[in-house]
Amino acid sequence: MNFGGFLDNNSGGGGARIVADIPFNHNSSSSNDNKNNTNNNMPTGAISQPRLLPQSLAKNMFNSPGLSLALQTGMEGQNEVTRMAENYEGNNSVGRRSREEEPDSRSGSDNLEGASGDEQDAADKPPRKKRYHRHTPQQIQELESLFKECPHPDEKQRLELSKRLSLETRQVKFWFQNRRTQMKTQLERHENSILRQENDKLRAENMSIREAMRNPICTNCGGPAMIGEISLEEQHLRIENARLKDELDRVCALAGKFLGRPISSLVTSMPPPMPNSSLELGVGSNGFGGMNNVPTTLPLAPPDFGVGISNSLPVVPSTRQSTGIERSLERSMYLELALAAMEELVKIAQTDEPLWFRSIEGGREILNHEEYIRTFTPCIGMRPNSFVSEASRETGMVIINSLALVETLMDSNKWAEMFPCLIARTSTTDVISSGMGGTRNGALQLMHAELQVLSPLVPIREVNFLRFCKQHAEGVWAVVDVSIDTIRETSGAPTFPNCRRLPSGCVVQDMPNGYSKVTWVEHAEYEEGVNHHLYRQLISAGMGFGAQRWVATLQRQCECLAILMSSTVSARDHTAITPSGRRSMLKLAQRMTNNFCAGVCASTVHKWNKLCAGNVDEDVRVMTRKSVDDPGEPAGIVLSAATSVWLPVSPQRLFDFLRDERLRSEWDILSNGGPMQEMAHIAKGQDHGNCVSLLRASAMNANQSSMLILQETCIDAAGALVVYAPVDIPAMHVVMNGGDSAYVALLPSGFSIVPDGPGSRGSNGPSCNGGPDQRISGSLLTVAFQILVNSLPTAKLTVESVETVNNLISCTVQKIKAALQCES
DNA sequence: CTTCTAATCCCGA
DNA sequence: TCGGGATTAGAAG
Repeated sequence: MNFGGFLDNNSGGGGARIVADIPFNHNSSSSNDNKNNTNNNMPTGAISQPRLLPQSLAKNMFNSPGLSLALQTGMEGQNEVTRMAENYEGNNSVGRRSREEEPDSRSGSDNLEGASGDEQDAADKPPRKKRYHRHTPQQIQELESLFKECPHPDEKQRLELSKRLSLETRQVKFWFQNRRTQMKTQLERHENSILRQENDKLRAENMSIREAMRNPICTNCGGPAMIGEISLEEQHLRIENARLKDELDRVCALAGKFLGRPISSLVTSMPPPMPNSSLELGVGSNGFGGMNNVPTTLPLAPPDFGVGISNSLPVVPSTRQSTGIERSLERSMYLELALAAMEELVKIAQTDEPLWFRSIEGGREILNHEEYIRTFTPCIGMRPNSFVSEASRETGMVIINSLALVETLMDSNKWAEMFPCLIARTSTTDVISSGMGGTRNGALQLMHAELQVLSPLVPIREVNFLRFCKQHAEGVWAVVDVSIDTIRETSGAPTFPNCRRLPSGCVVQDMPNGYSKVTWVEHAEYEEGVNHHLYRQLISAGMGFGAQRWVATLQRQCECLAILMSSTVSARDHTAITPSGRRSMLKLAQRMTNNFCAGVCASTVHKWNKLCAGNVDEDVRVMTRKSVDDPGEPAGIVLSAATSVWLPVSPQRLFDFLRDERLRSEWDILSNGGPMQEMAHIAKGQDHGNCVSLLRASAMNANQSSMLILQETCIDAAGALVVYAPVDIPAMHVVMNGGDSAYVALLPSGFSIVPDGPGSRGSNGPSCNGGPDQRISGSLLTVAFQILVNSLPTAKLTVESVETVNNLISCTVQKIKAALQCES
């Protein structure tokens, strides 16, 4: 045999293979063909037993021009060699000669002869390493032109082209294949360079910002006049920096993917945000001068930055990388949304005319929607068609400092504790940023909440929102909420929210006397149809979920905290309960009230089953649940019944009536027909109505021991609450001595009262109560009972017990109406 | 040295 | 079986 396979260790695949390397024979094909010696282009005479040669020897052999000449085969060979001659012009004379000879010396026999001759020459000819060749410029031109029109030619086109160019179809195919991959790598490289540029730009920007952050410190020692501005400026820089860091990380991840190696982002090596003590501590107490000129141009990220990148990518659905990118993309979207929402909140909280105007009655403020739409770009998209808007604003002095309020708002547990009647349930689902420099400034988190109006006629509002906290100046903070249902589809749950919160929240400013001025804005869009018509006016006026209610609750709760903090026990509080006993009782009352709210609004804290029994009034909602393993309430089947009615009585009068222990017998069956007695009283506010008390019902007869009732009452501008529960006497003793209240089992019942003006319903006419406040002449009263119907959790609910509770509730309502002489 | 390119190997649809 | 990604090694810069 005149040529042979050799061990080719360079080929991929690990093990040595036998490869017949046939110089200049581009018909030569896969090693398989050669191995099998079935190559049709081989002159049959040339085939003999393959033998293995040492690679070096084989190379020498094949590198000899003689060999290549000799092996030139096939009809395409002619053109090939011509091209080769062109390409290699100027090479060593030997090579040239051989090529020049080729065109004329080709035939089967020539090859055969040449081959043998070459083998002989191999030893003495200088090595030539031309195994590969290039296509001629003409060929490439033709290929390119077809590629331009059609980078993916079908078999027919390739065949046609191969004939025209005297190339093998296989070569054409390879060419196109390679061309396509080449295009792809070029594209990637191009994108890579763009990303690199972007990266550099961000890096430079970051550097300059860090520089800018450092400088104010030096200039600060100079003049205190600029303090407000500097502080504000610094906040912006910090936020901007957070944004830059996020984007840089993202770009690094992308760039790293294309370069095939991780790129360390400059930011990762950056020291944590410096406390910048000289700046912060050097600020005087009256530092909120900058408040009036809060720039309306908060630094927002270029809106199309992230999107632009993701669109230009050839979409690599790789797993880990892309989720990382998605996550950081998501985070920067959140940040952008938060910043936009913050800007809107601050503006909407501080602008009066023409954004807000007073209602004709002179009371609450009404948002001017035309002006609103003109002023703000909708940051969570347009309002769904079926939704209506609700906007309210309220300002009030609250006995709390800004830091404490911010801390309360940013901690979901404290938040829920502060607004127990408003928040059925809440949790922080994700903390995107916990704040900068050890403060809540810049903190950004995802939250979930169920908001409630205490009535079975108003469904809970479930909202997912971003909460973003920002310090605007010394002693001036703002916390903004904004719904994220529009940009977050990750949850996968196809629950369409019945409510979305537009930028809402509060701006709080410390006052010198320990109070702070809180401006609250609540702005939401919701499906009006889900609310009972009885409540629609109230809710659309912002008295349901609106700012008035938040501020009123905040004021009342903070007042309560202030009273409990102060060591002086109220003079009114003559009952001698130890401080720890007071704490325990208040804690128990708190739990009672929370449970009451959960029962009224069917919050998901408990798993309530709605009941549609036959003999239940239309507007009475009855639910049951099983109570097991909760030491805080009796085990068994708990039945909850609730209804709401409108009464032509002011909330104050209704409240005073319901909380008066001496008038208890007029509506409460627990009173056994007689007055109750107040055994203990813990004041929770200036208003005597805000308190926790312990009542004793008179015994029905001598054999029966008297019953104790724990009661919590509260009232503020937005409504009132009377919640009570019968409690075990020995257990109550433990609590009053400071014992753990967690094991006191109770099931709360009670009333929620909200003001509702006469304008909301014509037929009921004017109030029968000529109170001083003409505007509020009616009330919406919610009555709710939770009753243990069977102490066996496995027991079935009987129709009787449902009817009993239904009767109880309607009787109570009737008695109250009768007592207040407003029978309708 | 790096980049380009024809070709090969190998894998997955 | 085919297309395409990874790889290879000679050619070219």
